Amino acid sequence: MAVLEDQGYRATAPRKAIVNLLEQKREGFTVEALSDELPSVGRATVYRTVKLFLDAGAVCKVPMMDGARVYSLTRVGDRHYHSVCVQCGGVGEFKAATLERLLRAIGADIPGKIVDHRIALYVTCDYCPADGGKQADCSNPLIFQCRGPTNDT
Amino acid sequence: MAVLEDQGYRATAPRKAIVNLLEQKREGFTVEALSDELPSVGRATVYRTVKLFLDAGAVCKVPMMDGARVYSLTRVGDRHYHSVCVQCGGVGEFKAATLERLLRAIGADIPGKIVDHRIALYVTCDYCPADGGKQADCSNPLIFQCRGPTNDT
DNA sequence: CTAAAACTTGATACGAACTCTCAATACGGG
DNA sequence: CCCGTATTGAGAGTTCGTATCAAGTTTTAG
Repeated sequence: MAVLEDQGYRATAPRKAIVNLLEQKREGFTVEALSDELPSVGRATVYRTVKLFLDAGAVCKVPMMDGARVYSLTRVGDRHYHSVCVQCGGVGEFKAATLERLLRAIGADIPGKIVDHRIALYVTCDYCPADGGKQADCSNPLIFQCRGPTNDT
Repeated sequence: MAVLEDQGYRATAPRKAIVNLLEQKREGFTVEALSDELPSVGRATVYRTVKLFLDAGAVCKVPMMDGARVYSLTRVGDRHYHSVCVQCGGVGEFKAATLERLLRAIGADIPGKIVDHRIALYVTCDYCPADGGKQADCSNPLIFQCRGPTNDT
C-alpha cells in the first residue's frame, strides 16, 4: 500500500481490500480470480489496482510453463527471478548474481545490445506430494539465494 | 511441412499456405496477423495449424517484453533460447551450454527440482536504427552461438 | 471404382483476460 | 463547506484463443 501512497495515489477502501488479499497469496493468481474473491470491488478497479502495483514493481507478471500469465506479490524488492512450482503453483523468488554475470557475458556473443531479460524456472517443490497431486496450502519457502556453481560464500 | 507429415498429418492446401507464409517471417508474429494475411484460410484453421507446429516444436511461443506472446519459426532444431529485438521485433535463437550448466547448478540452491526453464533476452539489434525507429526489414542474423564467459574455442 | 471411415475445414459461438468509456461518487485542500 | 481532482463500478468492446459441428476431402478397404 505504501508503495502506492508514495506515488501520490490514495489509500482507498477498495485498494486496501485488494492489497490485503494480495499479501496472503503464495501462489500466482489471475486478476479475474482476485476479483471473484472481492465481490464488493468492481472488476475494473481490481484490474486497475493490480496494474498500479505492477507498474510500481510491487507485483510481478509471471509466466507459467504453458504460457499463461499470473501475478505474484514481489517479496524481494529489486531484480530477481521466479521459480514456479508446476504442481502447487507457488511462486518463489531468487537472486543469482552469477546468472546475471553470465548473461552480461553472453551479451558479447549476441548481435545487439541486451536491454533486459526474463528468466523463469519451473520446479516441483519439496513440499508438494510426489505423486503429482496438488498441494492446497504449500509451505514451500518463497525466497532463496542462489550462489551458483562457485560457492563464493 | 515435413514435420507434420512425419506425424501422420496431411499436407493440405491451407496448411501449405500457412507454412509458406510462416517461413518468410523473421519477426515474431501473432496468429491473428497470420490469419489476416491469409483471407482464404479460416481463422480456426490457422490457429489449429500453428498449434500443430507448436506441439511439433517447429514454432516457438516467444514472450515479448510487455508479456505479449508471439510465435516464431524454429531455426535450430533442439533446445535454444530467444533474443528479441525490442525495436524490429526480430526473434533470434541461440544456444548457451554455459547457461544450461549454470542453471543446473542453481537448481541445487532452490528448494525443489527444476523440471524446465524459460529464458528470453531483449535486445536492440545491430541493424536497427539507433534512434529507436522501427526497421521494416531488419537483416539481423537469426541464429548465433554463445560461448559464455570462458571463450573455450 | 466405390463407399465407409478418418481427417480437415470454416463459420460461428464461446471464453478468458483485459481495456475503455463514462456517469456517479468520494476525497482533500482551501 | 465547496470545488476540483481522483477513484469507482457497470458494462461495452477487444484480443487471443478454444470448442462445436455440419460439410467437404482424402484415404483405404473391398
